[in-house]
Amino acid sequence: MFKNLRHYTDTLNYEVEKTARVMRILGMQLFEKLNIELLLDEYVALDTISCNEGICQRDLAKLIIKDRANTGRILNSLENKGLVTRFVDTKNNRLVRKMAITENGYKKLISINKKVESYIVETKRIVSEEEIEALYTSLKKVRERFEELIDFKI
Amino acid sequence: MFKNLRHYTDTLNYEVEKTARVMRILGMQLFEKLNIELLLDEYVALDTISCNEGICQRDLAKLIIKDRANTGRILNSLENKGLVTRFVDTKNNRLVRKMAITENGYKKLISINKKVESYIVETKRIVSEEEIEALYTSLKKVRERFEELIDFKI
DNA sequence: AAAAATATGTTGCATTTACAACAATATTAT
DNA sequence: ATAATATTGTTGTAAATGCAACATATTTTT
Repeated sequence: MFKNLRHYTDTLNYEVEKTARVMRILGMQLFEKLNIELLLDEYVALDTISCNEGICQRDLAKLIIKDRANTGRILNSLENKGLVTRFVDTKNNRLVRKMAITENGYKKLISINKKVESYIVETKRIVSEEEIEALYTSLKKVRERFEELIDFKI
Repeated sequence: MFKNLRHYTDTLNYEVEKTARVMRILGMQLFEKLNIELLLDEYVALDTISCNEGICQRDLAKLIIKDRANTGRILNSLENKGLVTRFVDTKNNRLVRKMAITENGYKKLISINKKVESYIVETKRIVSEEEIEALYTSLKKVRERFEELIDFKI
C-alpha cells in the first residue's frame, strides 16, 4: 500500500537510534566498571575543550550536542572540580565566556584515557577498524546532508 | 600519545549520536508541520503494534527502545485515544498484557502514513535509496555485534 | 537616531527518562 | 515442599533534558 514506507523498526532512523542507545550504554558501563569519577558527558566536554582551547559556551554546546543551558551546567560542574577555568572574552565584538582546561583537568583527561584505551583496543576485535572507519565516513556524509534540512536552534 | 584514541567528536560514537539527534529533530519537525495529533513515540508504538499483533508490553518495550514503565505510559495514552486495545493473555504460562491495534488506530496509522509519504519520497532526492540501504545494513551489522557486549535490562 | 533583530549565557519550569521498589505469578533449585 | 529466582507490569521518585523567558550587549534595519 505505502510502497515508499517501511515499518519504523526497519528504517535507518530506528537503526541509528538503537545503535546510539547501545553505544551509550556501552560507554556508561565502561565508566562504571573502571570507577571513573566523571560522568560520560563531563568527560566528553572535557575532551572537547582540550582540543578546542578558548572555545565559547555556545560553540561547545553545538559540538557536544547539548543545549546552552545544559552545557552551562556541565561546565559549572567541571569548574567546581577544578578541571576547567572560565573567563570572559570577546568573540565578534561580543562578550562571551570562554574556557580552557586546567593542569588538573589535563591530568584527569590523561588518566581516564589511559584507563579506557585498552578497552578501545579490545573492541577492535569485535568490529574491525576498517569497518568502523567506513561506517563513520558514510554516516557522516549522510548526516551532514540531512542536517541541512533542519534548524539547529542552539 | 594515545594512538588508539581519538577525540570524542571524531568517533563513530559521536557521529551516531549526532545523526540520531538530527533524525529525531527531522521527524518531530515533520510531525508538527503536518499537524499530526500523535507524538512521534506514540506513532512508533502504534506502527510497531500494527505489525506485531498480540505482542506483550515487555517485547514492545524492547522494540521501541523504551523501558517498561514508559512503554506502559505510551500505551495508556494510545488506549485512552481508542487506538489500541489491551487484554490479558498468557505467554510461557505467565499472565501478560497483550495488545492490538483498533479499527480507529489502523485508520489513524494510514492517515499519518499518507501525510508522511510524500516527504519520505522527498528525502530520497537528498540521499539516494541505495546509500540509505547500504548504511542501514552495515550499521545494523555493527550494532548487533556491539549489542552482545551489554546487558539490556528491560 | 531609534527600533528591530541577533548573539550569548542564565534561570526556572515542564517534560522525558531512567531506575528502583513493589506486587503478583510462575519456574527452578534445594 | 519449601525457598530462591525469574518474568511481567505498575508506581513513585530522582535525574536529565529541552524549551521558553529573561538580561545584557551588539549589530542591523528603518
